[in-house]
Amino acid sequence: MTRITADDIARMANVSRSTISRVVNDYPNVPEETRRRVMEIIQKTGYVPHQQARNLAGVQSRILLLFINNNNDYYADKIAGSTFFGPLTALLIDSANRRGYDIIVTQSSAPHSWERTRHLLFGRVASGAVFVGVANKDPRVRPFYPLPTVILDHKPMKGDPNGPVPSAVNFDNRGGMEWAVRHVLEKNCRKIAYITGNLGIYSGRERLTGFRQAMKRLDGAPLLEELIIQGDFSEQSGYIGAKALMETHQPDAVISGDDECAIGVLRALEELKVSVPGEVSVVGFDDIELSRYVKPSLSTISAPKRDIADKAVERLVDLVEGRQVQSSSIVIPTAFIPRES
Amino acid sequence: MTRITADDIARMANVSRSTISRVVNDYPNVPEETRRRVMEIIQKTGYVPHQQARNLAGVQSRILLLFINNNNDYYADKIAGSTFFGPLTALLIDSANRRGYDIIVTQSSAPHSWERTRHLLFGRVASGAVFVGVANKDPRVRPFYPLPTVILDHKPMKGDPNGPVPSAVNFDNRGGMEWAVRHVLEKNCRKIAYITGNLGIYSGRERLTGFRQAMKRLDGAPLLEELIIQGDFSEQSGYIGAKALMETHQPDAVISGDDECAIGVLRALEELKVSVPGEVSVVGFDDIELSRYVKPSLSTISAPKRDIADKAVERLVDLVEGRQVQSSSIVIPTAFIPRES
DNA sequence: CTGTTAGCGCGTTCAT
DNA sequence: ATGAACGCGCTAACAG
Repeated sequence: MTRITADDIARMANVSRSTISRVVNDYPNVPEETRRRVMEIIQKTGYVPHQQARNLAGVQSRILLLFINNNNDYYADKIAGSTFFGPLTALLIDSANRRGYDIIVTQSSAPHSWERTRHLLFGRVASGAVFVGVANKDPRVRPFYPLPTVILDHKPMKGDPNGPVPSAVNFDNRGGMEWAVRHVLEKNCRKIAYITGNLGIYSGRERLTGFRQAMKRLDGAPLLEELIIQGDFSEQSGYIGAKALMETHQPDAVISGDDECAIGVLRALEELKVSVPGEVSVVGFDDIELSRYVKPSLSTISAPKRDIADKAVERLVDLVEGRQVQSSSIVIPTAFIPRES
Repeated sequence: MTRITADDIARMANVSRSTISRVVNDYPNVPEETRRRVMEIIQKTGYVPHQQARNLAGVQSRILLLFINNNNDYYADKIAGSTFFGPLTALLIDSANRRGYDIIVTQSSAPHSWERTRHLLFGRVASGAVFVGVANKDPRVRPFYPLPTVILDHKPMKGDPNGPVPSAVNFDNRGGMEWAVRHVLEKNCRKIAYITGNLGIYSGRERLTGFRQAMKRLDGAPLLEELIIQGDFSEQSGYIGAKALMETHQPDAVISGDDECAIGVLRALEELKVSVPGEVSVVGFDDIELSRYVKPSLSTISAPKRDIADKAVERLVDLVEGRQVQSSSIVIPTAFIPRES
């Protein structure tokens, strides 16, 4: 099955290949009659221009790369199965598609993933990339900064975003935490505990910082460092953390680094027959699907995945298409979602 | 930033561009000394061959397409957020990566998704595709059959798999259902109910057929059509179905089209204070993560996603690389996973 | 309005 | 062993 090319179409339509190109690319200067005739032949033959060839000839590839840095202790299915990364991936793809771009997805757990990324990016198959879960100073990403690059969930870098500085897209983690603290204060909680997320991750650190700052700024209850327990965003860490907290300090509020953790907290409290929100208020972060269905339903901070995905892709496309952008940092607002807990 | 090309490297190394090509593609007839010198320059300059150009010159693209047909009533984040499709997607990507292929992911909910697919496939950016959630006689897929094509979860088509017939990869749904029926029979259940999955989907139909066949073949209890209720794979449908069943026929076993549905069944039974497995045995299908954690934990049929993903990609790669394959149908074994329910 | 021509960057004979 | 030259399929600048 030898491919049918623009030359074939040209021959069939008794015009030159240039005219075919003009029709295909919607050039104005081609008579209606000719255009119609050519289009008809294209339809009938099912001709599709060879993308690689047009790319070579200067057309942008309209392919983006999504690189997900899953730590090696994650199985591949955990990542898209994750209540957060899975939907996020889908939304990024969706946003890109809506803009006429396609997305190649790669995970760092795959063999040679970084080398493959080099080939994809420098080899011009993808014209830009969004990285999630990587540190912006990671020496493996830095080489890509001259290309259109967006980093999700990492500290913004100073510098001209139109130059070799990646754009950072983040939730307003600190602002979100302030909502959480404000909420438990309004419920008259005084012994407010915090179970952190993974502090190796930017949002994990930011949320902790946000918690501390809010406690100080709102000044409605003492900030007790012994009530801050380290977790890792997992349900398990929430469960364990809550058990430990209840045994030692009996807080009247537990704020968690994310919803999964908070759900672990709820499970622990249920086992301990501690009433929520009667004796202890619980607040999560992310507003994952499940948080609506647990009992009691989880009060949380919304981290709208669709927004972050859309902004990330929008920025990347701006960069790819050479539009000037203002700042290297994009912040997605968060909001408090009051529920039973 | 004008790209550095093979010509540049050639100039720097004082050889011709052909030699660069030979080095890059590991040709034997290049003196060690020259090879070393060239490699060094390549390293130093960070030169990466232009993929599009090499593709044009005849090299395969090593890019595959994953097309997910989510019905339009699904939101994009539901799909990857789905307990089944999300992980499946990740595993497909992973399998492809391990074989040195990259994957472009698209969803039918995106605008122009089918047209884009045409451009990707016929435009030679991807050299093969796996479709999930599409009917094999769908007129929109059929044009792609001459290309390397794999369909997940749909009835195999007759014909030469090396020709214009897609390869179908499926779980052994009927066999799995036989395990389920055997299990409840061994528990001496006599009034066995079945809540179907979405019958618009192949596996939904197959599992129902498997249930009926197993009931007849094992012949341990009557096959009561009134105990077969239509569901749609959702937790909701299991919940509603179970409530209805308990009100009317009080079965002593409920087998579901999938785990989510079964989890809905568990929720209904808990509300009705019906003991599981004391009064009613419950069996799911898929062995999703959650089934291990619900109370009581869910007995189910494993549908190993990693296996199906791996086989699908393996077959697709075989097709892309022109290897002869035997059958157009690949069946992934299932197994019974006994748990509390 | 339309055809001719020159690349795009690389793989691959074919000579040398 | 190595360079020159052609072609992959298409876009775009240039001439008519």
